[in-house]
Amino acid sequence: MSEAGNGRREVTVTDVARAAKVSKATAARALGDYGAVSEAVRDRVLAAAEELGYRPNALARSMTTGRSNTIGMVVGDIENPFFAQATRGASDVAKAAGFDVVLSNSDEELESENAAIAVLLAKRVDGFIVAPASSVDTTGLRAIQAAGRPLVLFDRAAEDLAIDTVLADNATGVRRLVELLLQAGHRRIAFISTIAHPHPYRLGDRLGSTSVDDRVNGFVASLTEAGIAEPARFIRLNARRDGVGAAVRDVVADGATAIVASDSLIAQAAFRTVRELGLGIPSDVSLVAFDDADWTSLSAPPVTVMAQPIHEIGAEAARMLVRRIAGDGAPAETVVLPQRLIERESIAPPPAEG
Amino acid sequence: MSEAGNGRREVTVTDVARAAKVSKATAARALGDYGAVSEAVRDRVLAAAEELGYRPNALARSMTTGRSNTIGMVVGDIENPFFAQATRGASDVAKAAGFDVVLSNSDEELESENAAIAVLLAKRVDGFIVAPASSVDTTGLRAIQAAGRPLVLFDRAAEDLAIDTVLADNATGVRRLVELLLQAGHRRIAFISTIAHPHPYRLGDRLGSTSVDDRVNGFVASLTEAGIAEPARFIRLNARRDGVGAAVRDVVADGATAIVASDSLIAQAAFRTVRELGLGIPSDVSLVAFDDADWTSLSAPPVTVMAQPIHEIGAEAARMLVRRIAGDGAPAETVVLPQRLIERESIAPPPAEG
DNA sequence: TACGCGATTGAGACCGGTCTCAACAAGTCC
DNA sequence: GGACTTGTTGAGACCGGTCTCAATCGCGTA
Repeated sequence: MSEAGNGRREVTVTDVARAAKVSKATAARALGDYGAVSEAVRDRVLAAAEELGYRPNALARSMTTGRSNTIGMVVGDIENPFFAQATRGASDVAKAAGFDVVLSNSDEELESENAAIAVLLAKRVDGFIVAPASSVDTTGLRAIQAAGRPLVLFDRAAEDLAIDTVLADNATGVRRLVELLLQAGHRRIAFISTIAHPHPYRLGDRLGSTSVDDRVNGFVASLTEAGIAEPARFIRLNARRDGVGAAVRDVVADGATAIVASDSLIAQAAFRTVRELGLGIPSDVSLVAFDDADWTSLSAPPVTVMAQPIHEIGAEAARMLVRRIAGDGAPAETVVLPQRLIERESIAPPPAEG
Repeated sequence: MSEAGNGRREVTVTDVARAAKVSKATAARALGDYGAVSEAVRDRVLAAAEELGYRPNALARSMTTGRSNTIGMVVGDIENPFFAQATRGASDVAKAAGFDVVLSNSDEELESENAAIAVLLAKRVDGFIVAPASSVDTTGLRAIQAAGRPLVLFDRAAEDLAIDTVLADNATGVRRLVELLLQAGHRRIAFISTIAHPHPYRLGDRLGSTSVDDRVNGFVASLTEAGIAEPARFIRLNARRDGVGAAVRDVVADGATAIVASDSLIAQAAFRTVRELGLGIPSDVSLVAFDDADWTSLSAPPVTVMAQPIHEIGAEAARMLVRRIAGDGAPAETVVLPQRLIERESIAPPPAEG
């Protein structure tokens, strides 16, 4: 009761200065650990601060220094293990460099993303790490650039904009995956993604996310090189969370014998659906996916995946951002990290034609 | 090049005021949408702002209003699906109420937690949502209270402190799980947790986290009621991430026929280890766990779990916090949410004695 | 003894908003 | 017509730090 009057004003530098019998400027120097202060005065000020329970106000400091020591991160959905890991990677690097991270979920929607960016811009974060909802409509990203704040993209690039970006080598990854399927004898291979797209995929379409775009292009190229007639026949986009099942049913009914899932959440839904259909993996349908989600090694059968260095993607993005914030003015750079194939047991030759 | 000089000063209310030929106060009223401004003037100001590319400075606003519209959240590890989900739940509610969330990982370590709290306090977040690393050493939490900031705990309570808390009903949950194992005929049941503890568990020990404490107590009580002689014999704490395997080997070698895993990450490691041991689940060892992680329904066999309403835990914590920030002065409250049993196929009678 | 120099300290402006308060205009009421 | 409202606007203090600049002090040196 005595000292804890709760509606009280916070203790400020001025209060400490008065208690230590020095000027506000000197107290601030001692507390903020800048400028020159004699040992004796510093001790006196620090003691007074301790005594009064002084707690620095980072807002006020940011006001004058222009730095908030905060970075804004906008991801699709923190619940998605991909983003959770990338966030952790980024957050560790950021913390080590003295930054906190404010997190925002865009749900892969442009409006949410733009709103989040506006708020973060208002909060004067020192920089941004964004997995852009769209590689095409980049108004939000432009706003960041216009405000002169450093920005690093991850997982997807933004077309026509010079922005630092950290990507995984999806083009190579998908080819390796398809190759495996081809070698096993598959000819009717499906590709399923939840990416929003205004209509069914047509050859040459440009997709909203460069990472999916790279995968689809590599997928098509591989099939084409293998001499497969309609390489896009089993590509299904726009499968919302609960639409993956329908997409799987669809391609399987149409005769697909193998599925490439564009991420682990899709793979999970596909896995379930194939099972519900009473079909065997890999006896009836082979399944491969991106991301080494933990379930993929525990399932029966464990599934062959193209693992991405997710942690490192986030960490590298943060490293680049920190460098930019520190003033690195080098031209924008794109870092492409390799993916790694983990072969398990979800591929088998297609069933003999009935 | 023309308008985008990049080292430039930000556009301020004063600039807008000058451009709109009104006073700073009036411009601020129009831009901040408070006080009274005539329609005509408002339009003029907004137009000027648009023209100049005015972007509000939330820091400056927070300075005077004393509100940052930000809440600080400290979790063990955002990569842990439990925390990822809780964070999402909290973050959605927070956003709807106009708050951003700054995220910090404590790695379940007191020092990290306290450091994070200090930083967030300095940033003048409007409130805190914390999964405290320790229910016993609560210095960090006290600091928050001393600073007069609202605080809500989740997943674990803090002893001896009156703080709003959102918990799952672990006591009931663990009993239900043990009951299932008992009914199947198990007598040598293990409980494995990664919680830090200075020495092997002894009956009556108080654990660092109330949620684990509740589980262990319920576990012991259930076994005791069932007339089992040494109920604590197979309790293994302190199993660090990579120590779960060793703990499992240990209890299995000692004759345990069933394992209760205190969370889904532990369950995952246990599942792997039992397999590596060449043993069958559930033929040789039965396994149950807390949290309905996605892999638990995909594994072979799928595992019986006690699901927690994780999303809701986070959401409810945020709701309580928002209420407190709004000024609700009611006494601290503890909300206990029910867990839900999901029976799958990881329980069988213990193997016949060799 | 006077001068120069570095180290310390204090005064006060400043960051970009919000907020209080007074001034003023246009009605409104008696 | 005068007093009183109500609505709108401007001046300037204020939030809690940082930063610039000038003043002061101690001390080595010419």
